[in-house]
Amino acid sequence: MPQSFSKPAPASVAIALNAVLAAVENESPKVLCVKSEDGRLGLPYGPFNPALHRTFEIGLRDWVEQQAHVSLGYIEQLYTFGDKGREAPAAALKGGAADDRVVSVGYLALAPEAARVNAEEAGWRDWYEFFPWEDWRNGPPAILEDEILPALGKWTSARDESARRARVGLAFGLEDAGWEEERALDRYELMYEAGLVVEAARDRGARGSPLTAKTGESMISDHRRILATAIGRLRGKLKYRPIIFELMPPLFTLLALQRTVEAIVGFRLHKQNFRRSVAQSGLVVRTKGSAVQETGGRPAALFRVNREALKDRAAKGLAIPRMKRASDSGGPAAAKQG
Amino acid sequence: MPQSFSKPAPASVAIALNAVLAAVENESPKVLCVKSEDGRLGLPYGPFNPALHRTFEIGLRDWVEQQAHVSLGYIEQLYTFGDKGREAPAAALKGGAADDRVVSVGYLALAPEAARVNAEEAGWRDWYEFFPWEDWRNGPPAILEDEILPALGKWTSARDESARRARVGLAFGLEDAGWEEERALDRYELMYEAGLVVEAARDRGARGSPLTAKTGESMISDHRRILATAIGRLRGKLKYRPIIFELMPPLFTLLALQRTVEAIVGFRLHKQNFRRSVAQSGLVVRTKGSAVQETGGRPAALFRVNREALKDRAAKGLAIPRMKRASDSGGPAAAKQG
DNA sequence: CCTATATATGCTCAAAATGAGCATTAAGGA
DNA sequence: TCCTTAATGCTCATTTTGAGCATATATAGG
Repeated sequence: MPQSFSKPAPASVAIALNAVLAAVENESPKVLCVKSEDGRLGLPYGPFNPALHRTFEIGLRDWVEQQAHVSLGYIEQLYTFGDKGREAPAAALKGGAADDRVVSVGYLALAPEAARVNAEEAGWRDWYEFFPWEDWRNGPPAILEDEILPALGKWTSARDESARRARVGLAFGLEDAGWEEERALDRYELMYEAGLVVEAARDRGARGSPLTAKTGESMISDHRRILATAIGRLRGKLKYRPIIFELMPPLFTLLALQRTVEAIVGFRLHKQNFRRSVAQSGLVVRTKGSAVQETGGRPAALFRVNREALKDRAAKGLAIPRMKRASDSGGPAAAKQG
Repeated sequence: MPQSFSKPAPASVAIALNAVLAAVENESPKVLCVKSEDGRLGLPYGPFNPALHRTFEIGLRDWVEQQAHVSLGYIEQLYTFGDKGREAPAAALKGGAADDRVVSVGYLALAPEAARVNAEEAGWRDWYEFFPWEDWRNGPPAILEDEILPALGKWTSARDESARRARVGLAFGLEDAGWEEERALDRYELMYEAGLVVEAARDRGARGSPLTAKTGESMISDHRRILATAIGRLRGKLKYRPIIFELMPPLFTLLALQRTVEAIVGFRLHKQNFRRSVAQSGLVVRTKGSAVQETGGRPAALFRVNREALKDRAAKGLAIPRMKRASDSGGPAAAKQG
């Protein structure tokens, strides 16, 4: 028989609603951050108050609007985190007893452009500032080889050797599956466990090691974890739902679309094959207009989303034809890199 | 600036942990249900008590163990539901004020076999008893054409014609994308909105219409919604992660594997192509043993999971080569049906 | 106007993955 | 031995990918 809820819980639970609002600007993926009094970064968030809000989504929209004066379009629930000890700094904000728990419900929101915000209270940050190892657009991130993998190697041999080795290999693509971009959360969690990020030290009441200074910017509470969840979810979902268009303006070139996908997934695509798959998908319609490149070159045709196709076809999302070697399809930076 | 949590929330929030424990037996997908005092069905669940449980998962395992004497293996979080008005019957269980909200965190758990349980308190039910329209293994479910689609048609023309038509078409595969098995939740939610399931009437304090009697068994609270979420998630995930093996015993024939997949996705697969994809995936290893069919026929080889591949390759899951027309690959029933 | 440079776009070709279905093999039963 | 029932093996035509060459159309500088 299900236990009833009539016994009042000995300790109370507060629910925090957290938003990862993402947009791509200048070929870089941005996330909206708010600053706390002491200048630390976090996601827009606030408590869920059932008396005020009929649903989580309504509450979330309210908070984001209040804190960043931005109204949300597409949103999707990510995950609910309830483990003890990962919400340390939030504890200070609560009025309740020490054993009160804050449960974080994370949401992903997408916007076609980075809305203007008051820089005092909020700002858009490139999400790779928080996860430098996730950006492979210009080749394997140096910090991986140089710092992270060696540190994880040490952690691996410290205990549970084989189990840890398997986890690291899977998350960081050392096995034959290679780097799987959507495992962003696995990677962050592993680094947290191994004590390679500031939050890990903080939650244990310790100071970060020299390495943690290099492993990206930290966030308050468990917000970086939520951001990692968002990145992984978005990367995975691109492959089977056409949500990339939530990040595009009404008119765009195919290269802009490609750069947006690249910004999200963190690696370069094969240009011609990408266009082929986009064309075949029917998700996009050519318009009469065209756009000229600042750097010269043939003007690109402007496209718009095919709303019909989006609705009708429950379409499959775009193919993500990964680049192997470098070639003309490489990005601007990649080309110069060689 | 993020609003602080220091103001006590005007109304309290309770968190319910709910488990969808699934197993496949006799080629039918089963879910573990518990009976409330009045005999109504529900999922194993209980309140999350932060003082007792460090994580949701620990709490969940405790509840399931207490209520059904089953210990969980593989588990995964599904979704957190917090909307008002969907947890009606649970309100009676709570001791708090009328405006207290119960937030449901749903989990999916998989087991290789349906554990023996005390029939007094719990039991395994075929999940298609709750969702008869989701089982296409023997062709399109009669209830769809006969009852559901006509009723949805009425609902569609009642208001917001075009928007509703689009939603119905998408969810029920009337557009060119066809039936997408993983949209189980969309379908249930649509039926709830249209008042075609008992829960919808119940939450509005009404009696169900004659139709709701035919649209599957109902569950307490929002449990049928959680089950729909689980079905959709599992169906989707099969395609990109090899979790199907969480439902298999240590040794199995390829046909058994196929029948298990079919039980989950709700339609028949092309036998030869299914085996080809399984063989190529390397997820499975042939053993020396073999199993004879009760009905006669060549004995099938017995396989076991290739644990190495599961770990190493972060493998892609199995291909789901859908059957179009009937042929020798059809199921036992399908064959007889013609 | 002509040339070098920078992109956008078209197209080709081979390899791999899919979708269908025929043919053969190995048991049990009449 | 012949028939029925499955398990397995294989073939063939399409599609879908992965790579990369070839053209077309701008801009910038002589």
